[in-house]
Amino acid sequence: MGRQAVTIRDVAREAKVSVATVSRALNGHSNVAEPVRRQVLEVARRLRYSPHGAARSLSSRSTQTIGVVLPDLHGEFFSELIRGIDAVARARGRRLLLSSYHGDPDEQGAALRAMRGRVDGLLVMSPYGDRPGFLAENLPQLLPVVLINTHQPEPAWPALEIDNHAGAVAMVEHLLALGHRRIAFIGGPAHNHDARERLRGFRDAIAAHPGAVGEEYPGEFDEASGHRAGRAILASGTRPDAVFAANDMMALGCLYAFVQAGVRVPGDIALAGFDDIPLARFVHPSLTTMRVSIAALGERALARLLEQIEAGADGAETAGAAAGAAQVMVPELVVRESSGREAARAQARRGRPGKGRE
Amino acid sequence: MGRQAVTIRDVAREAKVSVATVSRALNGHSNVAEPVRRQVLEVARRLRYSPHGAARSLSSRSTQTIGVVLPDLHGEFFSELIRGIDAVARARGRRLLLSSYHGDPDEQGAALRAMRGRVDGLLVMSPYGDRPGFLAENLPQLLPVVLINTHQPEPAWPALEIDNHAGAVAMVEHLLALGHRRIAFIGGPAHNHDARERLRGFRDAIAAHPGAVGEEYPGEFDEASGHRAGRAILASGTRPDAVFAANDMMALGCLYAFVQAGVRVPGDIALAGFDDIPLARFVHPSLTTMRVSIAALGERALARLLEQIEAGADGAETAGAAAGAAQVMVPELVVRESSGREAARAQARRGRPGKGRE
DNA sequence: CTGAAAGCGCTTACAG
DNA sequence: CTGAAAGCGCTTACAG
Repeated sequence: MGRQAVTIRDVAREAKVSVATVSRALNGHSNVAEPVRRQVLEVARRLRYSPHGAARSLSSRSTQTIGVVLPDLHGEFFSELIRGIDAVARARGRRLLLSSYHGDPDEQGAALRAMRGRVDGLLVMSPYGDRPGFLAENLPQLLPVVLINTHQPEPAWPALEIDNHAGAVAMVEHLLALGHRRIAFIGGPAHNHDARERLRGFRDAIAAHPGAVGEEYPGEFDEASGHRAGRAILASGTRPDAVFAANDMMALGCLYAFVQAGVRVPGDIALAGFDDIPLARFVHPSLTTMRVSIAALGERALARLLEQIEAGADGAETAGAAAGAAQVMVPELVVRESSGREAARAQARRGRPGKGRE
Repeated sequence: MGRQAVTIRDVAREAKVSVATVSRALNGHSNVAEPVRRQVLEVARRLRYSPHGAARSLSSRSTQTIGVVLPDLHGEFFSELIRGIDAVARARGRRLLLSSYHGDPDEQGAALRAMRGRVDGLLVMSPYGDRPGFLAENLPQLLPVVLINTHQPEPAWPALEIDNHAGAVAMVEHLLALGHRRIAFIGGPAHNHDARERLRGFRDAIAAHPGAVGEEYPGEFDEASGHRAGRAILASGTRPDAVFAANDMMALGCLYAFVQAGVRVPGDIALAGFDDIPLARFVHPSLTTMRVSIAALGERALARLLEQIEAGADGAETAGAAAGAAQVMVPELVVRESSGREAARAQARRGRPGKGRE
């Protein structure tokens, strides 16, 4: 005692039955006599026995664990995504094995390969979906996979993603409807798929409206780059009517720059973001943005993965069959003060947007 | 092929060596002839072989995985904590097996027991440390453990925690130094250890200063309860000079209530929070608060756990020995606008607080 | 340097 | 309903 962990053999010896019977009793199989079952459970409790996870996984070929491989584990987006995944995992009695790789493709490859024999399925978000062969080479064979916000040139795995293009178009149309004509866009990282799609939506929407004028400023999805962009916008010769930042963090950084310069939002210049992070409604003025339910994205991704896992042991085959086009989630316009007070009121009166959490 | 995963036997057969040699080659043991090693690696690569995690763990008695059991996985606090843990885990080549239990003690017990045979050590945060026997009964025996922000009546495991009491005292003293006399405190959940310690600090600091007057309002650590408390404070007969919310989220909710009521901060009433969440510096006015480096807490907790793990296989013994008093991390006062503009300037001029990220 | 064999702690047909 | 035995896929003394 004290040195060696208690195993199923200890329980069997103490309960005077075979390990097979202990296993069956503990796993709730029906073919165990009731008094025997009780005896086993009682001994297991008394010895504080817990089954050895690796041993159980190895022999049962099931881990009750879901692998989650993400670019990062912290920050608003991943936190919400994990919340959604966690909610479903808990409800379905699954554990979560998380890995992050911080932008290193090799590390992501290693993380994916390390999942073999540890999980029953994989939720993966990768910016490298575009690289030929990357996913095929790094995703464990035979393991059900659902991709999240990961662009696949040719869909080979089931996937869920946010329709960033549609969201950006909706925001530009909102700004135009408020009478703003010259609109500055603060973009995200060039290699980021969300950022690219939002940029594409911005350009398409501007191009579709004669009279609309677009300008673009670079950004990195963080406050600091939003702040820099805000200063650059103020320093530019002609001040735009509105600024559309590709995410809320940059919009906040930009707002901060405007506040520092004494420029009033939305009086002097309108402002909008993307994501609807919790802070968006707390800043002053509150921020007009596109609401993306990240948690719902996580929930649906795991739900879909569990369908595959439960559909049968024929992992890859099922996955291949279920692939097809990515399932798309469309963001919702949330009108608040920053895009133009009067118009916001007018829209609110008509009872349209922003009826959610406001 | 296609149906069966490739195992070490497939690699051995293909490379014309024994499985033992494959294992040694793949694990970088030195006792493998160079040409043989190359051949094995080449075959493994070609077959896209990855070792089976459970099998490897079972036979090597090591998982390279750290179990993390937290009340919740999302939200600012846990997100930051996980960030710190993740940073160290990545640097040291460890994976993270996460479990949340959302306030259900039975579920936490189950999560803890399920870790056996899946992890090499455990990072645990639990509000049930006070219940007699809870930790002793639920923590897997023989597994190194470090507790985070978990109160133990009699220290039995190594632990790290935030010194919330000292933080609250420091904040009250700051408010008093600014000339505020009547101070309202918005508390957190009654069963929450952090909340209780902050409340205790508030009371002690008020009691230590003749002339200071304290009032208390209930809260739940979320924006909504801060908002309610803010309204209750305005509705009360005598308006306090300052409000000290036990966390930033409530401070923001309170601020929102004040803004709605046309009450100016800090002109009409000063406001302070606790935690220094990222938004704290973006709201208007920016929020005076206590900075708690949650990420550092996570980093240090895992670093300490790894020390134990690497110290030897004698898990519980080492753990017991290393226990002693909890290692304490003291929050830092960050003075911004909300606690009183003039005073903040004055302090800034003296070059004291808030020199961090500002 | 290499291989045959035992063993990690379970689960699960297979007999009875 | 129960047990003896094989097997899950690895690692690691033990011999040589």
